[in-house]
Amino acid sequence: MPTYLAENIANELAELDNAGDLKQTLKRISHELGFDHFALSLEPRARDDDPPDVLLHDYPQEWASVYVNFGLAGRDPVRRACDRTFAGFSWASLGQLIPLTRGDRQMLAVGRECGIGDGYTVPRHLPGLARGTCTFAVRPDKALPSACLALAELVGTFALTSALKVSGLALSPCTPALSERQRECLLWSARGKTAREIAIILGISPETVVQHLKMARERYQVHCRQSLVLAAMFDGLIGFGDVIAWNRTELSVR
Amino acid sequence: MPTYLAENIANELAELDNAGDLKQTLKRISHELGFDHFALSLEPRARDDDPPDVLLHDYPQEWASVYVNFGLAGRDPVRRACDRTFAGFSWASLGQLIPLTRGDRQMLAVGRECGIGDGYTVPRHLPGLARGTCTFAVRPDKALPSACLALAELVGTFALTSALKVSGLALSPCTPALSERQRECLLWSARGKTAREIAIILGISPETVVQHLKMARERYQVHCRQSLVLAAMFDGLIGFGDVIAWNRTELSVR
DNA sequence: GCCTCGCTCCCCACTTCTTGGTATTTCCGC
DNA sequence: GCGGAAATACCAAGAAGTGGGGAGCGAGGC
Repeated sequence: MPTYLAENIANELAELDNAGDLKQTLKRISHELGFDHFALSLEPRARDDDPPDVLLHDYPQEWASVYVNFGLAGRDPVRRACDRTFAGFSWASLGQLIPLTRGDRQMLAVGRECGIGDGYTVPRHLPGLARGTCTFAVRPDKALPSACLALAELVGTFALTSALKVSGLALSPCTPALSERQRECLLWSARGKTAREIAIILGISPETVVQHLKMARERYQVHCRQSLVLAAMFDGLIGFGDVIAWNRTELSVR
Repeated sequence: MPTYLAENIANELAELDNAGDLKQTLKRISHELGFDHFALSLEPRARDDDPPDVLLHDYPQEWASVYVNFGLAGRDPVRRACDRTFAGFSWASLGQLIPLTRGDRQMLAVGRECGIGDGYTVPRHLPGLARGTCTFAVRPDKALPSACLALAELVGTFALTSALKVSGLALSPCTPALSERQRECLLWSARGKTAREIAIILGISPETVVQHLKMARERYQVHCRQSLVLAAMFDGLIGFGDVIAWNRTELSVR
């Protein structure tokens, strides 16, 4: 049982100022807490002027290469669950956060074959800036050190903060958001309206609606509405509450 | 100096299941950590006119009414800073996160006049779902308990998690409504691919892709791809991690 | 004053999506 | 075995979206 105090961790991680030190520190602390591996990833919202990703880990080489070469990141249930919780979560309880498909279970099985058993992942999101995760994992034959998960939560939080600082992302200018009209058109589009319908709703010409959506796509550098809606939601410009059940008036009475 | 261990806090807060208990627990813990006040807010990402779903605090009545009646939330530098950091921050270091205007300083001064000195605010975002903050503050004549900030970070995190659960915003995963193939087509569609491109990727006919997407739309009872993608994301069938920057040169390891 | 930016409207060519069908094969559960 | 669901493939018509132009007007900054 580690004698760590929360404040020690915070102070140690706050002082780091380069990726190498961060990696070594994470490796050491994760082992001291009873984990076998760690992985930290920080992905800026991609743009032309984007700083590169930060990716630090000490996973088995086999798993890392499988993960990268087969593009598993694109279908990782752990990453999917990151959108649904403020605090970290253990992979064993993934099913309580998201529906698990057969492919998801298979993927976790492949991880176990590569030496990754259970894990605890700390997710963080900054709308318009970046998303990050910090994971601590154990070998398949071990259980998570359940007495250290809160500390892992702290380590993850401050490690991600440190990564944000190191990446230079913290200084990058605020998001070039959409104009009000563009956001409005986008919102109605997300609600399933066609350009013609939006035009009637907003009292403008359908061509103008198309134009607004065109400019919005340009800003986000996407080529279709699906991606546009997702990008705007990622940035916090619109939300599920704006779209799902936006017309259920009776539910909003309190 | 409190003898708190990180894990105690996590366990205590995780078990709460109603707002009243959460408020009492936060009040007690914040005092034990050396703070004078706390405030927790959880705002669903929804229409602007909706009041926050959860708002618990023990601020002086004067400050609360000023804040609400003058609509200060819209120009609060603390809220602005919440978009720039993964971890909590003390208000004294606000200037390191965002540029402080004269109005910002004035607002902090008004707070001091109402009995709110320095504070430590823990920000959290869930893309598309909600944003939350948990703040711990002291009186103007006191300094923040600097030895307890990491613990405050933890309390904030798990309190917000509890609030998310209490508010009902945390969705329990429903059964996967789509078939595996449908989900696959949908995922690629969310990534901005056309039916033809998806067909090539999956090695099937474009018409089949269209068919899968057709069935998926039918299940969700929507008439366009934007809505389909949103609905699937709302259900946790796909996630931002699957979509945003999925084509990075270096795919991140979870 | 000039310039930029947002908002508005319009055109055209082309592609893609949506909707309505039909049909075969495979696999799973009852 | 048989019903049902899933996956595969195809067709056709019409609606909608995308990408490329242009152009006028007003607000705000330098």
